[in-house]
Amino acid sequence: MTNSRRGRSASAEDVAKLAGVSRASVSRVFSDQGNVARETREKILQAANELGYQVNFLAQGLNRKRSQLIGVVVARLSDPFRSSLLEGLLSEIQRKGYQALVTEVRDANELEMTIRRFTQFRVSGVVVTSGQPPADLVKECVQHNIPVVGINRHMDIPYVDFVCSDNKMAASLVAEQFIRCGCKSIGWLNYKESTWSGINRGKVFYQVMVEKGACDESDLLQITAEMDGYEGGRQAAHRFCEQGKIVDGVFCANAQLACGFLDGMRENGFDAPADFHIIGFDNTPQTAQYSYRLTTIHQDVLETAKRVLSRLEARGQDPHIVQSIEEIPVKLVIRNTSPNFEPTMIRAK
Amino acid sequence: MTNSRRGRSASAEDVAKLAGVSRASVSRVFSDQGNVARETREKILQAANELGYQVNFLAQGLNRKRSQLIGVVVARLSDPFRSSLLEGLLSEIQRKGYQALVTEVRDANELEMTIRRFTQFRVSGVVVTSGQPPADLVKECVQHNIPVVGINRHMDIPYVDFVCSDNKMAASLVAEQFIRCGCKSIGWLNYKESTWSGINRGKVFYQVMVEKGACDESDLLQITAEMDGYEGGRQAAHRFCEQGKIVDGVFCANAQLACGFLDGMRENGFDAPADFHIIGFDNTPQTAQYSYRLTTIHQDVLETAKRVLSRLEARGQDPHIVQSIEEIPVKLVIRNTSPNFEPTMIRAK
DNA sequence: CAAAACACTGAACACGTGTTCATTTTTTGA
DNA sequence: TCAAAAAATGAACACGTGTTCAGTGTTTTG
Repeated sequence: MTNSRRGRSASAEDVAKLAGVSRASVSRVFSDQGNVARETREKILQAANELGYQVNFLAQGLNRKRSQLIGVVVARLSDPFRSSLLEGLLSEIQRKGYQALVTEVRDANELEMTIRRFTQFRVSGVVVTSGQPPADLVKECVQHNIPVVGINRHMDIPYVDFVCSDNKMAASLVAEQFIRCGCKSIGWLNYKESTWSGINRGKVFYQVMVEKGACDESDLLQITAEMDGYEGGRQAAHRFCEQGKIVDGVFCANAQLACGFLDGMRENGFDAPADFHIIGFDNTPQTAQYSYRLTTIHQDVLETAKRVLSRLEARGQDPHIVQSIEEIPVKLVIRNTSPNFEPTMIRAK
Repeated sequence: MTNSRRGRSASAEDVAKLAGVSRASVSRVFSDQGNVARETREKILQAANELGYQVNFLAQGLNRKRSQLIGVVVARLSDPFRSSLLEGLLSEIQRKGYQALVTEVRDANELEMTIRRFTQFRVSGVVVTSGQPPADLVKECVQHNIPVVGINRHMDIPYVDFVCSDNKMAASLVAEQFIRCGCKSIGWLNYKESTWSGINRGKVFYQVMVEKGACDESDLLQITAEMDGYEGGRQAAHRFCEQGKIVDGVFCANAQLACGFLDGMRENGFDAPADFHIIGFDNTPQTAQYSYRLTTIHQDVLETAKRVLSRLEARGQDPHIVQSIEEIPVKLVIRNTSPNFEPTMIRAK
């Protein structure tokens, strides 16, 4: 009786009627726009409270031609780093008053369908955490004035911004650590069909190593995993040992590979840091655990998320600003698998 | 020129004009409702294709009083099981043609705000993967005819359905395994301020153990972790050893606690299965890895997700069906920390 | 062959909001 | 005190869809 006629939720019309004002004023109060006298505002708020009124976001979005939704494209959430990145994004999206529309995507075709559906919801922005945004789809977004931001990759697509962990900085930190520890023959472990960021990390790492004179071309050993993830790293280690190869230090494209490789080496009787140093990427919780204590590059997901939203809002304001590519600083977290040993202590075995 | 006037996306009106029919027919084609001649349908589809027309979901939802969104409440995605559960839900939600509106929630207050926002988007359903749905908020959903389903808990809220892993079955499987292995003094490890499902698992486990005569009251040892997650389990193990206690077999409320406890015991010189058996809950990827090889209860997240959506749709059709509480069968995955040993092999040390 | 059933179409309304524009009321400045 | 400026208000339109209802032409039925 006191509220919502016939189960339907109250509309601004109902509130206006009860408060004895026009619907326009109600709209003004709830969209915080235009002027409204303090007295009538209070009347309206009280009536709204009594009726349990809440703005209908669908109608609001229809009118404004823009919803307060943000589309997020994710993939392989089973990877701990991916899920922690999503966690950061969600946190920041909500803090800014938006709502996340999350879609998991497997192949490029699904990505196309997904982004198309995002536009149908008139999202305020699209965040692509994985996979390469197809050029024509992005063009469609630009036509609709929907900002697009990609994470941990950068490419030359006009009007699409990118936020990426600073792979060059990561490479430098790792190279310096290896040099400091006296590592001579260095390995780079990556998945055969890696992501853009994986490939880029390897490329930059190689450049930096040569730059610093830490190794000749022949010294940098490419270790290729046939599978991704923990199991891929482990099998790579087994193959590595079978072939009788040897390394001082290994840098891995991600945490999963690193843990797997370390365990695989252990199964073959080698351990870090006694026999070799190993450094991972992505400071996932697992790498900190007792069984691993992995020295690792730490990506700041919260800072990443903040930059992403900041870019979205900037381009939402003015769609024609120049493309921005931001690099987020990383840290080297020193743990057991590459401690601050004296050079002489390495290869003690 | 060929499409969308002035950057605005094409509307059904535009399509109708180009195809030389009324807007009503366009709507009929795209909502797959009512009759429309094959010939005109084709004209319309061609015109739509030419203009790149796509239904505006906001307008559609406004009219239908229901969007094709489904609200998902999550918490602590850093827990691998939580993220794999979300993965399953996303997959199923998309397969059914919906879109997931994901919100991470920390305290009960946030949960309230969140569900309220869900109703503002006129979602087709709400999935609560964590936290207790506040009774009055749920009442609000029921008033709006929005179905609500909770996961891994069940409570007596009218018109709210629950889907829960079969904790009784899990307890039986574990109890039988411990009995088969000749374990005598059993421990139950849980976080001090555990979730509903954690507490329930412990309660049911205790019941089953007594039922089967596997242990007296005095034999079941409650091990309480002061923190949640890996570190909590590890510290619990240290305290446990300090107090000089001893157990045959330990059952853990979740995988994180289990891994932590195992590592903690290892730091104290005890290992499984040589010194004790340990069985975890949630078959997360980590538990399968070389360093753990944890025997564990496996929850079927995909089946859970399927049931959830099935319940959502059922109650969407008829809001007044009786409350349904479904139990999803679980499996015991035998690995190294509680293998199929002969009874005599246990406690060999 | 008339009548009834059927397939198809378009005009008009409803959904709930934001916003413009003209109008009324209040405040300001001398 | 009065003109001018500022603030507050309400009527009306637009956003893009689904759906009802009446109307037209076409096929089936008895």
